[in-house]
Amino acid sequence: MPELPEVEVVRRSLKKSIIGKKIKKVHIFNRNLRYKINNNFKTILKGQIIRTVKRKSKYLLIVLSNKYTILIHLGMTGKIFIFDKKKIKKTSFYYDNTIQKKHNHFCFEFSKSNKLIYNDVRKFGFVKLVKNNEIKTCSHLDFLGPEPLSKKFSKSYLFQEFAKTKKNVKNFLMDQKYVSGIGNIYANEILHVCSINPRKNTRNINIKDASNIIQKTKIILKNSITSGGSSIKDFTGISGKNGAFQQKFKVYAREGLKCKKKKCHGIIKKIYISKRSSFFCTICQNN
DNA sequence: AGGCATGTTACAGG
DNA sequence: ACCTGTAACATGCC
Repeated sequence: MPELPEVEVVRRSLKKSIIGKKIKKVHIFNRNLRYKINNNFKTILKGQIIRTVKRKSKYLLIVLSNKYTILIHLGMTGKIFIFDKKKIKKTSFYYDNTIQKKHNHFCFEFSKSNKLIYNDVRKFGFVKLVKNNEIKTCSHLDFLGPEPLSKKFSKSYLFQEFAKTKKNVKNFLMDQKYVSGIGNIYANEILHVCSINPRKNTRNINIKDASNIIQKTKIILKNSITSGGSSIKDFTGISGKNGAFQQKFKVYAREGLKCKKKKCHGIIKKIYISKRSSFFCTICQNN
């Protein structure tokens, strides 16, 4: 899926394009996403105005004027497109039509020439309506750990949590209850920059390395957001345009290639940790 | 053909 | 009871 940076890129574009707009019509082409879209979906949404767009972990929260929030998770291949006839560009999905319409699952119509479209090839994503005052305690959000870009995600917090578990550090970083928003790609990238083996037990990580993980996590996530996120296969922004951060990957999907660290001549190796592909340098991450 | 893919979660096993 | 890792979800690509 889109991990935190990709979802944040979408959030920022949505903030610019849909706030203050009224949902005039709702179209559902396929209710069967990860969770079936409720029957009252259209009724609740019709006529509502978009107040703001928030992000929590990898979830998008579109806050409405009627005390409801639209909770969206993009799963692995979910995308949100904004169709705006006035602003069609060469980069737009509607311009080159490279994305199949058969994976469009629902659509909010602001006007005939301005729509939000949810597209998801694998349908691991979902959309739900949650009352504003129930958002924080809903099953998807209530157990989430601190946002990695917040002050709560600090050296002392991380070191303390490291001591509580026997997890390897890669699974720890991907575990949303310890820190929310990091997925497979960024977990790989963070550990490489920090020269830490992904299989290392968190209890064996010293305070200095914990501190480094904190700093580098924030830097990597921020850089990716600035680059428009990572487009591996599926991620694009709301106009269909790819992100660029994948060009900056140091380890992810670089099996057999040379380590990019200065003075390191290691080769990137691919292993599986809990069924997820994991890339690391056999020399600088050999600890 | 079979394996693999940015995620989450229900479940089995320890 | 807690923690951990695995299988499953649906689809397309190599």
